[in-house]
Amino acid sequence: MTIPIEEQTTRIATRSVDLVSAAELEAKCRLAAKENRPLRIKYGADPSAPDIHLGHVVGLNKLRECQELGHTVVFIIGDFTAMIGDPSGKSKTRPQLSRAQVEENAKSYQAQMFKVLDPERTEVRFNSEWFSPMHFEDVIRLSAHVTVAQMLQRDDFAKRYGDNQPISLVEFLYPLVQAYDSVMVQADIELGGTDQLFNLLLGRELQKIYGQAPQVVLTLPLLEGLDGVQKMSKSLNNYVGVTDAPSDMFGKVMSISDDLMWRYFDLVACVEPPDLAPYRQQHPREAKNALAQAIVERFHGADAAVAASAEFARIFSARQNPTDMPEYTVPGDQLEDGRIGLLALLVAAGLASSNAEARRLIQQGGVRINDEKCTDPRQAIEVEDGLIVRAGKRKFVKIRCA
RNA sequence: GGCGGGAUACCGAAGCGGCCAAACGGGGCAGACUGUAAAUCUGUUGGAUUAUUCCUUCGAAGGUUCGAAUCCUUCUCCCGCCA
Repeated sequence: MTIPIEEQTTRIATRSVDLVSAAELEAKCRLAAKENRPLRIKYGADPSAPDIHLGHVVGLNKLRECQELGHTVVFIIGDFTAMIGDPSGKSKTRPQLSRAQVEENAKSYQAQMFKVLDPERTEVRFNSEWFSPMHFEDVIRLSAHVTVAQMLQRDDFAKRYGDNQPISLVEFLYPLVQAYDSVMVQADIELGGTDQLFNLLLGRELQKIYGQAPQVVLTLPLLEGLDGVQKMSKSLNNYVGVTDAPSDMFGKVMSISDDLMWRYFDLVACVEPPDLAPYRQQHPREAKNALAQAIVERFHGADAAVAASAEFARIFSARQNPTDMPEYTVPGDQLEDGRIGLLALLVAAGLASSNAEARRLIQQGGVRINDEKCTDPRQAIEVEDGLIVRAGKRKFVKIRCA
């Protein structure tokens, strides 16, 4: 730990939106250096949605950076909270999970997060460790530390309250739960998205009440998802998962708007603004290609990144068929004289969900067989091995004979 | 406990006896264009069949009517206000 304090604090604070407070951060770094111990950087994760996506990567990048400065990441998996869910059923993002599901999700979570984090400097904790043994009276005592007025300071609570939207009591408890996590792991710093600010600050309050030094709170920007407006999340289906196949990952990144790509460069690929200049000189498509390659490379390796880029160019620029596509074997009983109706084929191969949709696709000129546009929905197709059926720009199926 | 408001297709939101498979917006899908699955523009968006047509759908179940998402009854759920 020979990195100068000043450099440490600067690096930790880079890209942050809120920092409470810079002075405390410096003091903590100083103290840690003096006592020759790493700082404990807390980060919480909700195991009800086990897919880590680029939105999470923004935070993970920062954690990784802290690890490189010698600090320890305390990664908290909110298994207790996930098992309770939100009984009001209001929030789709908080389904109730069973023990087994939580464990399974937690496992996949760890596999994914260590694509970014250093396992050697990561302490994984489950909050059921301290919440499960609690009694109701403990919970009541805990909740006595916070007032309703305090809770209503939280942005979304205030808004919903003002709009006459319901707020379940359970929802009031969640910030408290998260704050108590901080107490239990004795966090020095807690990291989260800007939407977490209130919860993180509550952690400070609670730590003070429990006689601990309050954690430094650091929030990071929320990454917009593929739609370019809302934050990336699984429930909005606007995300790029770190386990997405290279070609999907590449394609999704290519689909973000030109404007948004610079944020991805900054927050996901960690290219410092001064280093962006060369990309800005490039044609936007080239810059985005570089971005997509960098991201794929990070999670799948350089070979996969190059291949994904080549494949993308092949399909969308040269408009050729992909090298690799799903296959579908037409069952014998579907055939009549070796033929099958076009509509039935599209539905059976999963390219359309109903005959009506298949018909629509054909009428709109989106269906091709071996690169030949199909215009007649009533056409019967002679099934041959290797036939390539295409619906729209990016759905392909190779037909196999039984 | 009392009073009021609401439940419409993926989401939001119109419609208040026939012209409603249901306006409009978002999202999705397709096409054109392009520099990409950017941007923009156009089309499309319950199912079965396409020529007509038929079936299911507007919280649930009944009822009135030639005819209901629209009227009545009961029920379920939600929201608010006053206690």
